[in-house]
This record gives sequence, structure tokens and C-alpha cells, in this order.
Amino acid sequence: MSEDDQRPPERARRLPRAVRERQILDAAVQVFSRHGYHAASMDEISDVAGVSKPMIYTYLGSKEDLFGACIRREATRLLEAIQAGVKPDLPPDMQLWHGLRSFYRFVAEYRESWTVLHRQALTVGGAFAAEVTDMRVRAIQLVAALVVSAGTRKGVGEQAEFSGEGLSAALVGAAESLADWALDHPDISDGVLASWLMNLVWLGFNDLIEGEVWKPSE
Amino acid sequence: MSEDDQRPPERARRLPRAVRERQILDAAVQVFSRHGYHAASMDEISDVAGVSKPMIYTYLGSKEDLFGACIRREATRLLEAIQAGVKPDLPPDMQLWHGLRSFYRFVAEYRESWTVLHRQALTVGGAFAAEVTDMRVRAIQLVAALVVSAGTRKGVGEQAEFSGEGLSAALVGAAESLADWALDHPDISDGVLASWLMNLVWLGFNDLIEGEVWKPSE
DNA sequence: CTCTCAAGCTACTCACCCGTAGGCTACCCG
DNA sequence: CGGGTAGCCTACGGGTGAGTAGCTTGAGAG
Repeated sequence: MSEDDQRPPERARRLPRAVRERQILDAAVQVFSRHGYHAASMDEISDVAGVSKPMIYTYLGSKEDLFGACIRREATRLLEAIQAGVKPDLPPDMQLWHGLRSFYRFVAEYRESWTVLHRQALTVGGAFAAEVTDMRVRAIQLVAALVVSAGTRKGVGEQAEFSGEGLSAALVGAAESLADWALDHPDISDGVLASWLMNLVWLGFNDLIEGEVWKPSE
Repeated sequence: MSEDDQRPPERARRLPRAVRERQILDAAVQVFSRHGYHAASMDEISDVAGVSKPMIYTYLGSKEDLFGACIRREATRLLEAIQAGVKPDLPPDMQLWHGLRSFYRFVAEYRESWTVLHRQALTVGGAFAAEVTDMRVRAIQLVAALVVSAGTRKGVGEQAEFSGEGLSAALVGAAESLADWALDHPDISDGVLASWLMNLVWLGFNDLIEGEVWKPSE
């Protein structure tokens, strides 16, 4: 035990920049998702990444830059995962269903990515919040387009009890909350989750565009 | 301008403890809702409250204690506001509608309270997150009770496409997201918001318990 | 008028953490 | 073999902010 106790053979060799950046981003997402932006320390991130702190600064810039890089990478991942599952020539309801399935599959597989995007990014304020909000708005508008498409196909106009944008905001929120709920119930498959939401919303929406409206009684 | 420039008459006189605590809590909610827990500084809170920092510590304890006091006060306010609007002997759908109206009225009036509870409390982690989550779970269970009551009244059992708890989680999430959306659209009344949600969810739910189910085609 | 007590403040300590200066070592090319 | 370069580190500066020590001042009692 004189020259062997320092683990000389495997000492995290010199690696190309791309690999280190991946390690750093992975660690950053993990730490940010656990503690949030402000409570996360660069020391802990460097520790988790198995890299010293100056590496982070030379490769990815300041803490804010690093957080931005995380947000962008995870947002891109999420959008790509959803678009990969969507089939553009299906009817609107099936498009929505497939999009939802991909979404729930992604959240289950990369729950830290989802946490960073959904919970932490909004609390930082400034450019990132705007960026994530933008992504969310795009998602809402996408859904709104499907909804309106289905609505006009059935020949429905503007109604007092109906706002495509508000409805889509509610739908996206329902999808997100169900995602959070599903994190605690891993045995529910993504198909079942998507079907629940379709049954909730689509059926109600169908009624609505067919003129059947809920009103407060008396 | 020799003896009048220091505003000698009104100099924030010595006040009873209860009043100071209120001032401090109001300021804390405001600052926490703007910056989040970690980015908020005790100096800014004391500044906004018009009180020096040691006062906060003698009256309300550490920063964590202060945040806890904020959360508890605002959560109590919210629950009381909702319960004040609910009429227990109405049918389930009307109970839900009245609860939603009260909720949206509260969010519009005390948007900072809502922000602290919904966005900031979860990111701190630990006891507060648990506390807020508990409140949310109680809300979900309350809604689930209404939903199940309406379901059994119409004689529906367990179905594969249906889970009361999951549905309620989605509903509560939809309500929350619509609340966020409504913050940017102040001209929409609380009654309209509540009606939108009822049309979305209740109609779909009605279809569901009457056996009309959405299924993916092919 | 004076003594006492509590309300309230200024100014400080100490710890934490972002960001960096400067040095070391392995690999590559001539 | 020697210089250059790129991967990588230890160790520190500086700023910020939580929490506190100890003083000042107003108000009531005698």
C-alpha cells in the first residue's frame, strides 16, 4: 500500500473538448434541477462533472451562460422528441395524441431536463424566462392551431364561451401538471396518460363546437 | 428650508408589534414574488417594509422562518377565499364553478400572493415545498371528491380510461395555468374563466361517464 | 425632572461563492 | 529530443448578503 493507494491506472484521462462539454452540461442540468439556479454552486457542478471549475469557465462561460446552454439543449431535446413522434398527415386529434405521447415519454426518460425547463427556468427571470416562455407560447399556439383546425372543420365560429388561446393555455397546463403527477406514478404508460387528456379535453371540446354548452344553473 | 427638509412631523412613529409584522410580511411577499427565495435579500425586504433589518429578525426570525410565515399566511388566505365562495349544498358542478370563480378572483386581486405560492415555494425545496404540495394535494383531492361524487351519482364505476386522481391533477393544473394566462388578460372576468374550464372539463367528463370514449383510430 | 425600559437603528463580522491568475503535464510535430 | 500547444489544476481575490452587537431615542412612572 505504498504506491497503489492513489489509483494510478484510471485517472480520468485527457479528453476532447466535446466530451467534457457534454459531461459538464449533464452535471449542470442535474444540479440545477435539484437546487434551482441561485442555490446551485459552480463548485458542486464541477464536482459532479468530475472536472475542475476553470474548465467550465473556459468551455462554457459564466454561470448564466452555462444555465442558458442547459436550457437551450434541453428545450431542443424536448421539441425534437415531440416532433419525432408527430405524424403531420393525420387528423388533428391523432396529431395531438401522438404529440402528447412523445411528451410523456420524454418527461419519464429525462425527468431532470423537464424539471429544469418547467420549474427552474421561470424563476431566474430575464432572458431565460422569456426564452422558455416563448417555447411554451409556441407549444400553446401549435395546440391552438390544431384545435382551431378541428373546430373550423366542423364549422364553428367565435363564441362567447370559447377562446382558442385560453383553452390551449389550459390544455398545455393540464398536460404539464399531469406530467408532474405521472412522475410519482411511473407505472402509468405514456399512451394511457395521453388518452386521459384526450378524453378530458377533446370530448369536452367536441361538445362545445356542437353547441352543447355548460352554463351555471340558476 | 432650514428645519423643514427632514420631514419631522411624520417619521414612521413607534408602532405596535402586530402592525410591524404585517408591514414586514407584506414587503416580504412582494420581494419574494419578484426575485424568488434565494435572490431576495433581507436588506431589500427591510427597505421595502420601511423598517430596519434587525426588526425582522427579532419579530419573525431567520430568512427561512420569514419565508415560511409568508407561505403560511398566503396559503391560508387563498384557502379561506375559496371556501368563502363555495356553497356546500349545491350540486357538484356548481360547487366546482363557484370554487373556481373565487380562485380566479383571488389570483387577480393578490397576484403576488399567487406568484409566491405557485412559482417560488416549490423551488426552495424541503419543508416549504412539502407544505405547498400538501395544500395542492388537498385541493386535488377535494376536486376528486366532487368528480367522483358526480360520477357515482350517474352510476359509473372504475374504467380503464379513467382515474379520478389523475383527472383531478390535470384539472387543477389547467386551472393554475389558466390563472397565469389570465394575469396577462385582466379584462377577462373570473366568471368567464371559470366557465371556460367547466366547458372544457365537465362536458368531456360527462361524455366519459356516459360511456362515450375517445380512442386512437387505427 | 429623572429614571427605566423597550422600540429601533447603524455598523460590523463572517461565511459563502463567482470568477480568475498562473502553473503543470501530456501529446504532437519537426 | 526540444519546443509548442491544449487539457487541466490549485489557490486566491473580491463582492455580496445573512445574521448580530451595541448604541440611541422616545415614552411613561414616580
